[in-house]
Amino acid sequence: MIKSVSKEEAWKGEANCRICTLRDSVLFAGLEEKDFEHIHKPIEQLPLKPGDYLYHAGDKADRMFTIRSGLVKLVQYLPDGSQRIVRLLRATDVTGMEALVGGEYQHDAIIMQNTEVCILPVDVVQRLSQENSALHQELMRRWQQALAEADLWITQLSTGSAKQRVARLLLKLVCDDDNRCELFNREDMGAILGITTETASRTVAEFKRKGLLQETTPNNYIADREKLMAVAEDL
Amino acid sequence: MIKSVSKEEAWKGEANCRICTLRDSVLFAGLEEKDFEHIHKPIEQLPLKPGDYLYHAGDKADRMFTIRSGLVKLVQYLPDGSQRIVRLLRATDVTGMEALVGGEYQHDAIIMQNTEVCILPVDVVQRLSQENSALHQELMRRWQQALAEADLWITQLSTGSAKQRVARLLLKLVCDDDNRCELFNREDMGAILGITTETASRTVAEFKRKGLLQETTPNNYIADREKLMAVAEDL
DNA sequence: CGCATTTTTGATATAGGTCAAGAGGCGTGG
DNA sequence: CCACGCCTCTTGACCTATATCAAAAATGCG
Repeated sequence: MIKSVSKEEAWKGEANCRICTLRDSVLFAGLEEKDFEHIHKPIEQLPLKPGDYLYHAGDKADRMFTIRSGLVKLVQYLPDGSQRIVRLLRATDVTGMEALVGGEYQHDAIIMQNTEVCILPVDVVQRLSQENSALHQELMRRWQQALAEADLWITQLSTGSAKQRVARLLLKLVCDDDNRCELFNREDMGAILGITTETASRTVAEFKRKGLLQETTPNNYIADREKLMAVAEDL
Repeated sequence: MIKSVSKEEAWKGEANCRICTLRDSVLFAGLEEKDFEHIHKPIEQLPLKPGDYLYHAGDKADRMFTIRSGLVKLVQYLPDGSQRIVRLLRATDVTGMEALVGGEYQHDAIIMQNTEVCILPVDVVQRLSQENSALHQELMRRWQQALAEADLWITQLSTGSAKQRVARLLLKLVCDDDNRCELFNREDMGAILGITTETASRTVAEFKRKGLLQETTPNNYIADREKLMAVAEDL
């Protein structure tokens, strides 16, 4: 099994949170100058590539992570070995909050696209959250958000026909404002939607034929949002 | 549409948290004597019956609830009007934590069996959680727990064949330690598992025929845990 | 260029959706 | 207390969507 990030590997860079380019949207957005004095250990920054593990299910949870860029999947496994992706993480998302309540990571966190993360030692976050109520509030907000995400995952991506699910996935998670989508591989699509790889493939192919998706370069599409919405709700 | 609990209706009783019978397992477990001075408003207690709404999706979230006894479902709706149950709440569970981050309730919370709740004004909880770090910690723990629940809902109850799902539902949510189960109605089973009422009915009937379930009184069963586990994992 | 992996496509089987009708409970009102 | 109507549950018949198994095509990599 591929190992997850070790302390040593992690030491690729030392971030300066004060001048973080994501400062406004990041967990630490609400910190004030005095708070930074409490960050004794430097915050580590780390680049990862597809297939890398950010952490493994069952590992002792002692670090939290902010995704600076890229795409990460949270995966859980069934007794029969099949997998289900239960959440996706992108820029500014925080993961590993299990660490705050002590215990173990609940998922395998696996990199899907080149990704950069900041590593937040849990004791630092814990300490800061007691002293800075804006951070405290922000943590709650993130928790609530993760929960809302999970609920959406159930109602949107685990309910209805394969066509509906694929359409909803495209609308919700994949396509940018210009309707350009870079699709992930069919196996992951299946694991997100609870359908087989083949069905995922067939459905995308059908969408292509019917003009809901127009392939530009391999695996890059332009979506017809209108039509997708029709499929997502209707038949 | 049935209205949710109003302030007036709520005034059925005034709880004394100090001597609460659930004291050890409840959100306020970690409170100390001095903390109670901050609970100026009395905590209201309220009995509810099947079909009542605890709150509606979209309502301004300003109260949290502790379930003292009974069973409550959290429901979300799809554009086509079909519903999906995304969580179940039982004794000692807390719901309505959306209130802590301001905003609206995310679900309809509907009573399934006779239920008693305590109503916690959010400002009280907020205030206390700033001053008592045990409560603060407990809130985090509950949030994490809700999230873990949601993930399980996806992997266990929204993945695999109808038989598998029903078996997992019985094992996970319904049957007590003595293998006695009181099943909820077929429509709710369907809404939990993402299958139709008919399929739920057929599957339960099949389990009865094959001896995985033995009906004692109407809708009360004794389960064969071994066999159910076999079905849950295997075919 | 050739091997490995992923995607696509095809043929087939089947689980589960859909529609419809009958059966059992339960409360209400005569 | 019985009868009627209203639910929910059950069962049946049918049909479609999707899983499954298998093989070919495409893609990427060393």
